[in-house]
Amino acid sequence: MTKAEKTRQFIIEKTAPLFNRKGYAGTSLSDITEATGLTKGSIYGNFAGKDEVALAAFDHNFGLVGSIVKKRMAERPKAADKLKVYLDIYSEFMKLPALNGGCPVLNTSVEADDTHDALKQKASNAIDAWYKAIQSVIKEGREKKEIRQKFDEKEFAGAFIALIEGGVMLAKVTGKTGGLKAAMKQAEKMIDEIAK
Amino acid sequence: MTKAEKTRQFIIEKTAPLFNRKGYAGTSLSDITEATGLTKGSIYGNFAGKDEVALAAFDHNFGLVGSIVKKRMAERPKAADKLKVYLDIYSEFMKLPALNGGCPVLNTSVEADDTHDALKQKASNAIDAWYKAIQSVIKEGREKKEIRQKFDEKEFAGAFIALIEGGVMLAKVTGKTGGLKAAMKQAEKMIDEIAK
DNA sequence: TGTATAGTATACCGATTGGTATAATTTTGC
DNA sequence: GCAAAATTATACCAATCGGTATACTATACA
Repeated sequence: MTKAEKTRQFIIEKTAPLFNRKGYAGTSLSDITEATGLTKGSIYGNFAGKDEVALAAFDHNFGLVGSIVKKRMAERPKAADKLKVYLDIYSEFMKLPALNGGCPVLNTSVEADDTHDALKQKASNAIDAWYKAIQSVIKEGREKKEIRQKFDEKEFAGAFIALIEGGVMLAKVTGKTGGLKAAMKQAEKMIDEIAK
Repeated sequence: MTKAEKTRQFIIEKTAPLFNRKGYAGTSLSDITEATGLTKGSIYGNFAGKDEVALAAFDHNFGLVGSIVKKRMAERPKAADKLKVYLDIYSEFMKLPALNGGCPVLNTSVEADDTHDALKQKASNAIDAWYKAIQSVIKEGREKKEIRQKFDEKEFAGAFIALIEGGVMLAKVTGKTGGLKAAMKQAEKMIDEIAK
């Protein structure tokens, strides 16, 4: 790992929470230099511009959540319990550093959908990956006869993700956990319904 | 209605879609002058600053959606059908001018929660109002014996709103309606479950 | 209709925006 | 330990940011 690669990683790690909290338009280059302690020259020596930093920061944020999910899923053998990992994580998302400014998928989607194609694409891909992760758990669960055969798994994933992201939004903006908990409870009900 | 009041209204109407699409940080004063055809002097003669325009724009956007909901609800006598008004509207939210850039509640919540207290408060209040509107329909439905007694109406509202907003986010960022439809179907199921 | 006032436009302000050219400094391979 | 290359800092750029002072113009009321 060369020096520049380390610096690049350092910049990403320091700015990722920033982008997640303040958004792409709300994060300035001086925010970036301030957070890293580096100068513009150094930033631009490692990235083509603000865009590239933001894109890398999103990947970092999404990757963090993904690795936590993966790790916790591995600890649970049953498909239904694997799906409930999402509920455990997002029920207390404020406690997770990676989700401090809210869910990066939600934040990026909402900001970028009408303003920033590259970021929008990243967010869209992230959702695709999320869909696939859920469907994969369902498929495995079906093979083990833990999950019912007779329901549309794509439909399940869509409503499931919507509940989680909607719940996160409610918690962040109201400052209360009522809405999030209600959404999580509903999502849990959905899981219990597809589990035999 | 004085001239200035007309101009003020004109500015709000022209910039409200802008703020909903590009967000607070993403909308500049030149965006505002461009959209209205007016000059900065005129904007600042009617508003104290960008903040005040944004706040008024949010009220306008939220009010538009609210009035559509109210109108359509009035056409339906049954409580369950009143609740389904939200599903009808958000299922095809792209067709509604007021929801062109997505749901203003969602957009504003996600952007402002960590960056703009006044806007955050407005979004939070909007959600409060939404909660109350749902609870009011439920209460009325219960009095008419159309809605079951034995469930937590706040919990219902929280999950219901989360589903809708999550679904809108999915539709906007993926460009496909699958996720939104799945969320709406789940929300409809929720309504059917509380209706006798 | 004249005049006070309300409303709008012009021209400017300092600060900050994202970005770059170049100089100074580290790393790196030999 | 030295030279070449890679990396970081400095100093600057034009453009734009939100905002203001002031001059002009339209409106409203006597």
